[in-house]
Amino acid sequence: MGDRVTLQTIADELGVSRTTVSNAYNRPDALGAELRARILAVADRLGYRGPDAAARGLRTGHRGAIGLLFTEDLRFVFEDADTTGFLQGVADASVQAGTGLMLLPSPPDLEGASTAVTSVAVDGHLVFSVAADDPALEAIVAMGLPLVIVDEPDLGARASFVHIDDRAGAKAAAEHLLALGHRRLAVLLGRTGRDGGSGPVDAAREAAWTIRIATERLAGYRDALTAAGLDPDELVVWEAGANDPDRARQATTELLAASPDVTGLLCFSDRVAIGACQGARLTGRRVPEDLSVVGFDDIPRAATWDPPLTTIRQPIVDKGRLAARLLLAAIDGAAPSRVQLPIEPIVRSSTAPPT
Amino acid sequence: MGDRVTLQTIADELGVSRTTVSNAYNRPDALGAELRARILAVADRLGYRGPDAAARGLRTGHRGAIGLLFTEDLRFVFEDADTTGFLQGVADASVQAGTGLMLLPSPPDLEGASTAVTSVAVDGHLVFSVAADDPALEAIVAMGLPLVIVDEPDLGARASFVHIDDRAGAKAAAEHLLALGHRRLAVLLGRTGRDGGSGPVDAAREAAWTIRIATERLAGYRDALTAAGLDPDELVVWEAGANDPDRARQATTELLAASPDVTGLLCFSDRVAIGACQGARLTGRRVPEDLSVVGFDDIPRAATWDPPLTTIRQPIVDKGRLAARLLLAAIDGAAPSRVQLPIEPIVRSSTAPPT
DNA sequence: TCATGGTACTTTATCGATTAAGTTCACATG
DNA sequence: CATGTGAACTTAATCGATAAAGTACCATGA
Repeated sequence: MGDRVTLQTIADELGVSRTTVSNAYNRPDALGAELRARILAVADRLGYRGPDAAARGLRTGHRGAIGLLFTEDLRFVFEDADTTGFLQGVADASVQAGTGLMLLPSPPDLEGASTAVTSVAVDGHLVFSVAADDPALEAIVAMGLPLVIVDEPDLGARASFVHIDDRAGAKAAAEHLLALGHRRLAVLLGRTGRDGGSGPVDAAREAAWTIRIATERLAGYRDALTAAGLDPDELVVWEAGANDPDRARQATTELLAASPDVTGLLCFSDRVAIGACQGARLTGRRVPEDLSVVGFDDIPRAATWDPPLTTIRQPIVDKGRLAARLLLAAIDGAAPSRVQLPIEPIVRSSTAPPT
Repeated sequence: MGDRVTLQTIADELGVSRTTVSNAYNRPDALGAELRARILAVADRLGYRGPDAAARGLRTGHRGAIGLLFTEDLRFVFEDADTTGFLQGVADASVQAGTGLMLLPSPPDLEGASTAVTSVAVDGHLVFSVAADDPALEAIVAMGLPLVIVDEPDLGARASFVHIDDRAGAKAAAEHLLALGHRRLAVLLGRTGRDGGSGPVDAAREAAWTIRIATERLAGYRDALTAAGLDPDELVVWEAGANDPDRARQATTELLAASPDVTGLLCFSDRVAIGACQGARLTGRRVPEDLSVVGFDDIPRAATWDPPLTTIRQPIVDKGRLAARLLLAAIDGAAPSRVQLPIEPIVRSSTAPPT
């Protein structure tokens, strides 16, 4: 009596088979119109809620959703213009495919993390820029579902991989400053590992980084110095500890105090660059007159920031859309693939020749 | 041989029962440490992917995720500061609870909509400001899972309900303009139904609205006029057709052309207000000197917009957090409840006495 | 010596549906 | 008239796991 209404309940009530009731929902052509109407009527009368998604998913093998794992705590995902741009692209592809988008909660602790990530039913996973040693990522890889990784980490042939040429992008950024005549450059990174340390970077710390694109971009900045005949070791390297304007502001004041002769600052992202501009002002410097600042990403705010940021654009919405499409294809049986998206230097007003 | 590895495969291999293997994953204390280690080793060797989420969900009745349905096409959800603020709150609560967040794709068409929404396994649904006649909403209501509705629509006792006092908020906005001395006011609404019409609003159109808060806020604006001894029918009412700056800009130019003597504009949202400011400028008006503009919501951009917007703040992050908590409580068996969140008028520089 | 209780497993019974392979029967065809 | 065919259902076999109850064995204490 208090029992849940299932297909069987309805079948019994009408004296038909459970399969027929199932067909009334899923294959209307497989039964007579009159019987179907009667089934639906009885279902309604009995308060049937429709075929159970978990049961159907178990039987058919399709869960109708893709999982998304982010670096950042889910709570901060929606603050970051870069991430929301990515999500826009993913949502676009997923709406077209009619599939749900499961945002996976980030690890409060190791144990809990894998629990949440593994206990949710999805057809595949999209991983956006997650540190290689993230426990949630390991849990996902262990699940063996179709997997698309964006930016980070590069798992080789085990997953599809969507990325940009970070090294070339960084090189272009540094070349821009060098072409303007800057000689004393600094780099301000955001997050370089799961636990972001902050402060000046030495070789030992650099070796411990688990964020691939931090290493790549730093290499790119150095490439530009080398190509210009300068000593790449002269580059001042700092990390803010997070891809966050507040942390970047703080780090910038420290950086400029430690290396007051720096005239050009290469930032890991536009969010970092925004913080850097604020930090520079706190030390009494004007941007770009006293300090040129270059960002990365070209988030919407970059164009409207004061001053508008010189940056390296990457097609973040396309990145999301493409990643989702690759995942949906992989779920349909396609083989993993690797795609590199184009970048484009955007020169605005946060850079100028040194004075 | 190509068969999938399940608990049974491992159980057979070791000559133990399936339950014991299950316990190795879910109740480590229920078996000996040595046997558990052997089970895990065999599982690893055989390439077992861990307990299947759909099967576990079916058996336990817990799906480990909550579904989110939005008004807007999922593609635009991440553009809207109001929605992302809400998502921040939801994510906060959901990370704490360790549950997945399933973003539900919006209806491309009626048939497809319900399919996607109903074929995904969740423990309950969160509905954010969806028109009462939305087919996806109807499908969700029919599923009979725990349900929390935010803003729209009010389903009475069938679901928990989180909202603000829209009418009082609107009244406060209008009172502010009246107190400044404005007498000729206009209202610019965003979306008033599933298919947003745009243009001047008459009684017939108003009667067809399916967005509760449009009706509520308009009533609030009129309340203020009435309370000030003015004729509420003198209020010029337009709708932009969407909660979107571009549409609002266009509508504002038309509104000001049709009613050039308007000195105060009450906007449905800050996004509409931002578009309205742009539209006013297009007609050669300055804000606030020639036209005072009031928004609603107090999104982050409201404070940094030029001019900073006078608006009615609502605690959007709290709204998301509270809604998610109510849903999680309902999933745990709590009864539906209704909560009204506080609002607060914020006076900035987009309003001034008429000149 | 024997009841008592805990540990470490096993047995049995589902969770709610879908799919592939029948079965039945009416009806058209050569 | 025997046969073939399609429509409309039914039967049987899973999908992969968990929960509750049951069994066997060993140690303990009176």
